[in-house]
Amino acid sequence: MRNILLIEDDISLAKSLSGFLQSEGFSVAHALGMTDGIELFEKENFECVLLDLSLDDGNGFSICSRIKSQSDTPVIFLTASADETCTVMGFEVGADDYIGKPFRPRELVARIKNAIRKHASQPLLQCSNVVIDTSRGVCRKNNSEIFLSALEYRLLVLFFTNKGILLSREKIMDELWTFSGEFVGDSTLNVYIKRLRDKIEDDPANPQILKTVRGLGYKAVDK
Amino acid sequence: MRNILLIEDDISLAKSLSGFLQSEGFSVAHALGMTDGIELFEKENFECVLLDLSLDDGNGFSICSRIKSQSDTPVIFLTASADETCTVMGFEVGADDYIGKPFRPRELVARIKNAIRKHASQPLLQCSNVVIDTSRGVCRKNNSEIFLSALEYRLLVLFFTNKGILLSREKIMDELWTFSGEFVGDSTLNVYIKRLRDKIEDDPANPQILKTVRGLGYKAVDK
DNA sequence: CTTTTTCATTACAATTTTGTAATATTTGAA
DNA sequence: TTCAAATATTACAAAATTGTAATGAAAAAG
Repeated sequence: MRNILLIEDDISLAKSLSGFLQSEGFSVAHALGMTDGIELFEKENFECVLLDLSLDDGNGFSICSRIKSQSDTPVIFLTASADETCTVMGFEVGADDYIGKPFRPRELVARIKNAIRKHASQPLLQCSNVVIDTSRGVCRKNNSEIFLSALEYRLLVLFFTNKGILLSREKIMDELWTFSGEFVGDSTLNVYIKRLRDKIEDDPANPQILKTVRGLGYKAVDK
Repeated sequence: MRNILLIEDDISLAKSLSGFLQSEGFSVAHALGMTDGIELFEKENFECVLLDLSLDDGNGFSICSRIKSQSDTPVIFLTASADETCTVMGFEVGADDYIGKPFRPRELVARIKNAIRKHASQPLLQCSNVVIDTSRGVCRKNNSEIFLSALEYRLLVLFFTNKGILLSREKIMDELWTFSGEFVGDSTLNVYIKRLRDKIEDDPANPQILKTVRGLGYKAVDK
């Protein structure tokens, strides 16, 4: 939790920043440049990315676009060149905040927390070619709408907000079927999984999105 | 649209700011102090609030808390005292951004747009004692869940994301019943309104949330 | 290989949702 | 006040959702 990616080529600055953030309860991964940074980002899961504008092997703007094109993880620019044009540019490529040096540590933490808090939940949940627009409550596959019942919708939202994460049967049942003290049988879930697969999978017999993890539960996976 | 509330006691600064923001396509309402500001806020609907920290009749922090306790409208502090403690404090009372003077106009606009964009995708929609948690797809009244069917849910989400804004019957029908070339009769909407009221209103016969605007449409109102 | 366990699939009845039509009620205008 | 238009309410059938149970298939254990 509270995992942060810091992309910064000034080693001594990076060290002191990491140290400080760790003392504030974050865990920090550090990348020296663009290539490193993107690789790390795509491998691990971060709650926030701190990004230096000028790097040896690329600039922060392109990293930010790249990150934003594949996820909604908050990105904060941390940079010496706090000139206005760069700032505006930063927001244009999707940044969540832009902080000029010198950094004031408590403010930095406040802004990181703010970004993480705001991010807490995205309106668009995506998995492969299936998208849930939670701001309208609709689900689309290849851009054409598919109608989900109330409970199917909730179940899919649950899976998509936990993309890549294994959900035990118990956890799923708890989340979905505990709204009025009602308890439903265990087989109900099997049937709902089947119904969802029939609606969202290209080949429901060979599910590529809703995967079974035998003995443990289910998870939604991308690609 | 793009309606902004500026709470600032320095008249000349307020004038020049308003002018600039208007030239950028925003419409700006100006309040001189806390009392004014809150009154305006509670009467009209704003997409963003710009807030001076020091006002004649109160301080920005308390206004911000007050606003945040009743809505999720983005609040940006605009202030001379950009000292770190104030900044941290600002974020603690729920601010979305904190900008110290001197303002750089294009950056200001970028930050306003950023705040509005982020806000557009909030997971919690609220109207009076009814809350929709779009990150789970559930609706609660006084903290206990009420079960909405798929279409009821969508309709309520539509109303809540347009809180205070009048929605014509036509617009509503377009938004909800145009997912497969199907067209449904006009009276359908009347019935759905009735069903929603029965579920969410304290006294369905005297709706306080879903208001009828005779001849024009419906709107959801707070308070 | 056989058994056991787990999950997938199917079929089914009870319930709910959905859209319509018919009937009231309210509202504003004449 | 009376009338017409708009909205509210009710009742109803068709369709979909929901949960269950029974049956099949696949995977792991023995």
